[in-house]
Amino acid sequence: MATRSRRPERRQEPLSRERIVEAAVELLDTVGERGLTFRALAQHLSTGPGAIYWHITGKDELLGAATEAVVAAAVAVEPSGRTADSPEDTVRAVALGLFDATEAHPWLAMQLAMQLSRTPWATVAPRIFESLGRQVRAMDVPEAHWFTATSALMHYILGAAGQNAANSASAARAGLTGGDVDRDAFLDTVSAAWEALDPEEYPFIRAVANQVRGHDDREQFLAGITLVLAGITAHHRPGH
Amino acid sequence: MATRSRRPERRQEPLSRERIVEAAVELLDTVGERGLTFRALAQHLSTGPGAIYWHITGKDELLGAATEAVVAAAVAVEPSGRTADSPEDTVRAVALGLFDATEAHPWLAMQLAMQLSRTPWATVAPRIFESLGRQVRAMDVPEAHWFTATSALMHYILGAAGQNAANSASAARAGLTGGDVDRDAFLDTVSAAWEALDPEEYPFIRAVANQVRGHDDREQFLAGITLVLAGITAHHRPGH
DNA sequence: ACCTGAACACCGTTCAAGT
DNA sequence: ACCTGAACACCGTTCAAGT
Repeated sequence: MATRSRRPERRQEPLSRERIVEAAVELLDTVGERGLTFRALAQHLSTGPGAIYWHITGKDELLGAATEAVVAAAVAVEPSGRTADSPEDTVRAVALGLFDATEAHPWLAMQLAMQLSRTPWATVAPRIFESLGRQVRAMDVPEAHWFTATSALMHYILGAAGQNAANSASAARAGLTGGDVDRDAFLDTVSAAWEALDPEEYPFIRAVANQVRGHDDREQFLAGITLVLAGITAHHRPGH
Repeated sequence: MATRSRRPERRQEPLSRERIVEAAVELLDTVGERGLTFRALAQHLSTGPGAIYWHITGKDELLGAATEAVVAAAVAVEPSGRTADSPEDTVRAVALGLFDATEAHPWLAMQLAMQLSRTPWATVAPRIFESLGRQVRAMDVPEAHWFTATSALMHYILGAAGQNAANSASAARAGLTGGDVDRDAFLDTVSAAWEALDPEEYPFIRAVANQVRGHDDREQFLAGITLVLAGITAHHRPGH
């Protein structure tokens, strides 16, 4: 007799939206987007698939709630209390929070793209935008540039986070568990793939292929943030 | 007797990968990702669902090929011949090509995120990276900064394009057909939604909400590109 | 070599029926 | 009020059979 569920667990406190979302995040992290089904989720919660619909309207809301939960946790680096750090450093902290979240939850980036196209700016985008915008305001940026500067930061972060999630997912699929050695091996693979591209068609990529090997993702990401911050600062110097 | 298909069309030249991908893009554009099914695609091509599998291994490859086709067309602004324009202007052209592509194909941004996480850097990312990298090289950037600068540009573009695709999709779903008047109406909706946010929790967003109304998406996008380009330039001045 | 279409193993979602 | 689980209308994919 095979065990039916690897999660017997005592009884079960009554189902709740919170518990369902929590279980959904867990499933997304462990078995991926394709593994998150209402049947699997129900089994995980020791209930039937129909029960979930009492608390959640459908799969769209479920994915949205999972995304929001993870983003909210990632962005909560600024506890609305003491703001001893410089705005630039706080931007870096928020950015890194999201970056690391996409590494821990490789499904996040795609869900962000998907989420944004469902309910516009619904709940997750304003969170990020507000958090970054406060720091922009705290810098020397004139009000007319607030929107552009904050948008640029957010777009860079979302793009980079998406890219990182992609890489993490690829590495995970290649069976690399995430240790530094494995990560290096993965980057070697990428670098080798780049060097294998047609030199006629991709001369630039081949020229920088060796720069990929051994570089640190987070460091690279922060270098980009610094670059965008430099652009924000440079933009309203005398002459602009 | 109802007509069975709204696409009788003479006979049909024999099926081909190219024709299938073309039809897939058409379906994605008209009925969205959820509307692209093998059965619908087969009907569109006056054949059976099984026939498609002779030319394409499965849905993943189908979506990947559709994405690549659209990206390749969008990035092909630099005909490898005369390069009279400045590198900065070429960056703007490539960036705008992708931006407009996400407007014409709202499913593109999500597919980009998805695609990148399947086969790493497979076919679409190198195309974009190469195209931008050539321009970075043509600017005054020292070789050590090529990778960072090109990455920053690409990440900003992907993030902004994703955001734009999201907005386009939302506007389309709201029944706005894309004319300027409708677009303005949509932005009014966004602006109003922002102003309705809790002022305690979102003070910054409320402060910039009025800046959204009447702003031009493409102009805003290009302002971000200019900002990133300024960051790239500023970054290797004396003192850095 | 290329196409057909029934069949299989799933999905998300609904809903009468239970407690 | 909350949960159950069978049932419905789909999917992607396979594969024997055709041409």
